[in-house]
Amino acid sequence: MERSDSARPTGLEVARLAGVAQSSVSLVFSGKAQGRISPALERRIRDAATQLGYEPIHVGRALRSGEVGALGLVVTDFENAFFGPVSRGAQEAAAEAGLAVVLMEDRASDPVRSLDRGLVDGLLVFAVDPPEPTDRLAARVTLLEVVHPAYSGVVFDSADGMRQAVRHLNGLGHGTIGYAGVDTGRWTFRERRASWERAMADAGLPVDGRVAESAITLEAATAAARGLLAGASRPTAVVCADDLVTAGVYRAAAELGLRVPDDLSVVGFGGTIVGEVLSPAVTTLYASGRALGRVAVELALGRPSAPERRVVPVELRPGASTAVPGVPA
Amino acid sequence: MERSDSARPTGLEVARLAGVAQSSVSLVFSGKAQGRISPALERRIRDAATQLGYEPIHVGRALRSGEVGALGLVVTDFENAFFGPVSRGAQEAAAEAGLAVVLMEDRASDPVRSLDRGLVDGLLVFAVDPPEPTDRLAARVTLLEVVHPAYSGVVFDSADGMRQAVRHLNGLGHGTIGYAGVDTGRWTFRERRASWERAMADAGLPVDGRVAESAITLEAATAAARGLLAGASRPTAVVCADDLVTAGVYRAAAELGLRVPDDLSVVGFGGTIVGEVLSPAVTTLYASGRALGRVAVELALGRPSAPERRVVPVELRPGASTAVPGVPA
DNA sequence: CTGAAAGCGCTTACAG
DNA sequence: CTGAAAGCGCTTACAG
Repeated sequence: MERSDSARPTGLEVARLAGVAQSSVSLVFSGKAQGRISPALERRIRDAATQLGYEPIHVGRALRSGEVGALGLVVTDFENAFFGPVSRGAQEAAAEAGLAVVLMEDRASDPVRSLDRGLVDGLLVFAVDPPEPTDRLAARVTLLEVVHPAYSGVVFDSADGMRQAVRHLNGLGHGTIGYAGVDTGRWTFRERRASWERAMADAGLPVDGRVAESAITLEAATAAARGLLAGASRPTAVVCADDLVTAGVYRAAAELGLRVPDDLSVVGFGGTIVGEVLSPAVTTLYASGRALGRVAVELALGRPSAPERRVVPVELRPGASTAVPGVPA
Repeated sequence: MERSDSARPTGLEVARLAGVAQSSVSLVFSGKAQGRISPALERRIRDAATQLGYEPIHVGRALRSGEVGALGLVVTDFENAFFGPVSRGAQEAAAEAGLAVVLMEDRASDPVRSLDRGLVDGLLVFAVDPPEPTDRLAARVTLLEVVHPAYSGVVFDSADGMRQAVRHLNGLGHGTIGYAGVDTGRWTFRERRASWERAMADAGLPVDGRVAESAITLEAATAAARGLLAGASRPTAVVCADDLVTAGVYRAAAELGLRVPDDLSVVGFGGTIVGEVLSPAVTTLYASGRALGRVAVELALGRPSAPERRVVPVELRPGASTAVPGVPA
């Protein structure tokens, strides 16, 4: 991978061709020519650059400025469907500020080391346990769907979302509402479960252990949902913490001969393509990953002196997976 | 985003603390100390570095070496489920070589410009039309699921995949087999369609316009599949070019009251989570995005003098979506 | 308005 | 086995 392509011209070569100083070339290309380089000279410089195919390389600037112009987005798992929208939102917002986003898988890379090596200027940490805080890190790490007192961060309003879900189901007449969640121990899913429990309590509904939690794979979610739905005292409705979990609930219901929504109402949480392809269309707490990613970048760019918190709202989108509970068999 | 953290020590500071030359520090950290720095000195240098929390920053090296140690993975759309596995495969292989992978969305960035600016050392172009070839680009661009004579690249063996699909369906007794594809005009999907047509011809089966193509969204795929399945001469089996398209076929079938596989057999292509959550489990031509990403990185690192081609096999994985055709109503 | 010079933090011949 | 020096391609005071 040698860069020694004879094809790559430097600012000095452009300067020579244009008959000016190298610094004048730099001024033009860093957008600081205004009032410092005459229009005629700028023209000449740009023409020379075009002729040579010059493009200032980034590392020269980076070394001088101490910034590489990139943020690292740390995720647990590239294959999680939620990562697509989050990544897109982050990239959009970063691109507007002239920054790139580098994706890092938590287990495969050492994000803090990447930061220390100056591979990125900051870290966006999505649903991953944050690193031990230091002053340096506190100014450079932004959390998504995690809360830690030392860091800025953005989270979904899952408390409000779960209230909407429980109110919706309760309004339809459901009294026994179960919960299908994720047991990885990460903040996101602890928060969603706690929010559901509070929403149930606020509605005066019993929880009674109607909770299934599992790893975040289709197989595990299906197995857990089977347990939740197989018992005699099965819930008539289930709130799910994630689209993949919803898929597991659908699958377990189908295996058990339960029809959605006739025999079982289901409310999802997420809004990724995984949830969208389910049939019947799932009534879901839509959480915009794109918004989450965008807000995180805004926080990272803002660099407040004290940690700052943002909340992205969650919205109940009616589908065909919830209905008035059927008469028990 | 000033890097002027007083916290970030330089190699010179480490050298001073250890009482050696800065170049000795460099030698130790670039792994070239062997036979050049005595073990005792190396110890002293490493101790000093640990004490200061020194980590060589990357841009210094990058400027000197002309390489940034990163490959850009260019995709059409971050939200395509296929991108997860491809990205993971690429990152794994790149990490083994000490390289990072930067993700770029084709429409949002200008990948060639990123290459020219030295933001990345090479481009992995996934299912996106390749840039106009130049000598410089030919050595630095690797194509995934696209073929162009000027570039190295890796593709799925869709010809073999489609043969397997048609043989499987024909073996079950299906004579009228339709095709649900994607009409974006990109190489990937032109190739899959052509492969299906050849496989049909080889099996002596008529095509007769039983083809539906659409944009790669659930809505569009559903609408196109509706057209394919609504007619009187509807196929008894459909081969799909993508998991999202398969989801559309399932949805259209459900709308039309066709049961899978009793009334309609379906073979998918892909193997992403989007396909996995469908019910019944889809018989699919499994194509490993992870392998595709990995092979692409290997090609990129190999830097052959002439463009090199690789093929990743596709494998028919039986599910519950294909069966002997039912008696026509 | 323009140019010569120093320096960002590394690596790499080169001299001892 | 170790160190002093040059240089990668930029940016930024500084002097004219």
